[in-house]
Amino acid sequence: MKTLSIKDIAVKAGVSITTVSFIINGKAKEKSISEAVIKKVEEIIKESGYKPNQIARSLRTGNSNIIGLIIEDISNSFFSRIARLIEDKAYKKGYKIIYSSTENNVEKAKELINMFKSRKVDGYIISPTKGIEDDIKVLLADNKPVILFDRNLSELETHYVGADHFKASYQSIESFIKKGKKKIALVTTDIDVEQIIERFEGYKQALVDHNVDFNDGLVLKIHFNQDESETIAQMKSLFLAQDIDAVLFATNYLAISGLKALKQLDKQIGDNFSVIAYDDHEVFELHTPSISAVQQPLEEIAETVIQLILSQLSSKTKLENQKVIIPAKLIER
Amino acid sequence: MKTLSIKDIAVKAGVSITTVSFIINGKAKEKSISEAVIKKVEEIIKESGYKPNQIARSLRTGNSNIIGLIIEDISNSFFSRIARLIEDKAYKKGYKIIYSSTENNVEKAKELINMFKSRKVDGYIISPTKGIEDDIKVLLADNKPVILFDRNLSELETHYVGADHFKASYQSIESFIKKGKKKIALVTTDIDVEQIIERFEGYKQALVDHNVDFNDGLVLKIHFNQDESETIAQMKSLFLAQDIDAVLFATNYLAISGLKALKQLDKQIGDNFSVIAYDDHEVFELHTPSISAVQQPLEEIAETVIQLILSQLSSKTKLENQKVIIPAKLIER
DNA sequence: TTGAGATAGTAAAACGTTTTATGAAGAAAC
DNA sequence: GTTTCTTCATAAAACGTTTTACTATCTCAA
Repeated sequence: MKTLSIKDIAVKAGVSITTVSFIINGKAKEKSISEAVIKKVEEIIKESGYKPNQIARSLRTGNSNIIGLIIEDISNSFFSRIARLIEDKAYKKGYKIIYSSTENNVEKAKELINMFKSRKVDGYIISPTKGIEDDIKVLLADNKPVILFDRNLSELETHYVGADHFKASYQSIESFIKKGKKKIALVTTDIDVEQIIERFEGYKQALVDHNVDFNDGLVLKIHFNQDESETIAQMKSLFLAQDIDAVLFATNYLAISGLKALKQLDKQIGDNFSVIAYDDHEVFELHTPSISAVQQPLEEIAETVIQLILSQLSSKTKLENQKVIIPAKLIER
Repeated sequence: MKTLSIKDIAVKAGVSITTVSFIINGKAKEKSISEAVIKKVEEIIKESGYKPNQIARSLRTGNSNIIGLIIEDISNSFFSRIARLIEDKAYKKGYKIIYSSTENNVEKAKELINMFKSRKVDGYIISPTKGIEDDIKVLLADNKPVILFDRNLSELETHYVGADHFKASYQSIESFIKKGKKKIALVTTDIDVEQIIERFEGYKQALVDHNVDFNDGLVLKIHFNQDESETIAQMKSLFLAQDIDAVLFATNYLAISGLKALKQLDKQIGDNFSVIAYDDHEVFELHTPSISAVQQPLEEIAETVIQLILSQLSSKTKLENQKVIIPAKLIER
């Protein structure tokens, strides 16, 4: 069963390919095609079930109605939820999303950008890894819209949307201090991206501002791609070695590993030991006791990202760069 | 900065476009291009950073090296984990994945298939919704590989990979009965797809085989797209009205809502009240007490799916349909 | 009666590849 | 010295669209 082409429609309708094309693209009026012809062609299209070949269309027009979404890991619930929201909203505007995970690996990220580029996506939404700056600059030089989210790369002149990581982290620590906590640990990762650094800075600043000494020994940096069992072991020794009374986990998966570690140690979370997780997760609400968490405004992030990329796509000129920082919310449980 | 085309390379190398194309596609030997020319062209390609335009390539060859993955909801951890695994494995074989969520909505699923079709994806991996049969038949008639997973549509003559839902459900109920449970509830959804039905059948059959009366009042069917608050309310009234001593949740998100309901009721999970969730989730391991769950073999499902689709893609003839049923594992916690 | 707009439509180029068919030059065979 | 292979390479068609530039006919005013 050969698939239909615009030519088949033209022949069937007894008009030229051009005419059919105008009608398909809603330019019939503008190009003064008669009502009668429009009606006839539309009918034939409908009953034959003809769908334009998007590949050919992309080749000719140079755009694809596809937005590339590059994230760290689709199986992380933060990203999968954002992806779902973005997909939804884009879909309503006639754009499709194609997404892929970088696993925080620069090489893979570069390959993905190349793949998207050679597939002529119209725009890019990226939660970038370090080291990808030059590749993104090439995209920008090529006049492609790029929206960064979750983590900024400040050297790049483009749009960014993310939560106020510094402040959320600051407030978390402040809430510990107000509860009288003195030895507050931070468990974070060793990946060198802006949002992680900001969470760290927020932690430090809050301590300084409240006259609590910053102690390097209370900060545990977990290696990004390591086995969970090793992560748990490292956390256990942190929790055992120091008489910590509070801990902030800088990502949700670290918090989950942390809860496992605490469970293994039989260490109770409660008045003597407080925990806050960065990025909320269903686990935290259901956990006994429930766990406080920094809830990122997923809906607003997704909405802003989409709105920025769509307006950039529909504008002929480069819009002024927006850096949108959205407050995150500390959910105390 | 104009992007390079094969023509630019040809000009720069002083050879024809054809020659460059042969070299790019590894047909240089076969077409007897001299070593000298090959070397020269390859060098120019490398230093200029030329990448073939995949759109043009797809238009000409009719395939895209893209596999379309259609799932119910990317923000559901079962699907996002499968997606990640599939993406990974496909990537290694030179295929890209583009995925989209149906939200279990037939209309959206149809649109997605159309979109993928007009983008000429090479093959389809689908966790189907009911009502999509005819659209899939069209794909099959068009000789496109289609692999169904998670839920089968038995009327379709194509490959399927999924867990043994009937047996897993049966064993779950059996384990309840062995513990002496008498009033065993099932909380499931009202969507009419095979894997949900099988879980229900497994539940019924296990009861019958062990001489426990099947009682319709112990089965709660939750409407698919309803608000969680309503779901929780319905569960609460089930748990209150009947002196249930065990419950099997047919999906992980239902189990999570169920745990919330139990928490609100202050009902303890333990010797007097057992719970099993279908589809494991981090929540269940961490929960106090931890929750038993049916763990689907994600890795094997992904591996089998990819292996089937790749062999179908590389085979000229239609391979015999495979229906691969992989055992699921009951993790007792 | 002319000519200036409208009106209704089309032919053909272009997008960047792959692939088929063809050919030129030299070597080998007769 | 013609024929026949090899070897090395290319021209041009094709994929299915969009878009530019063009033509032909009609209408209406002067």
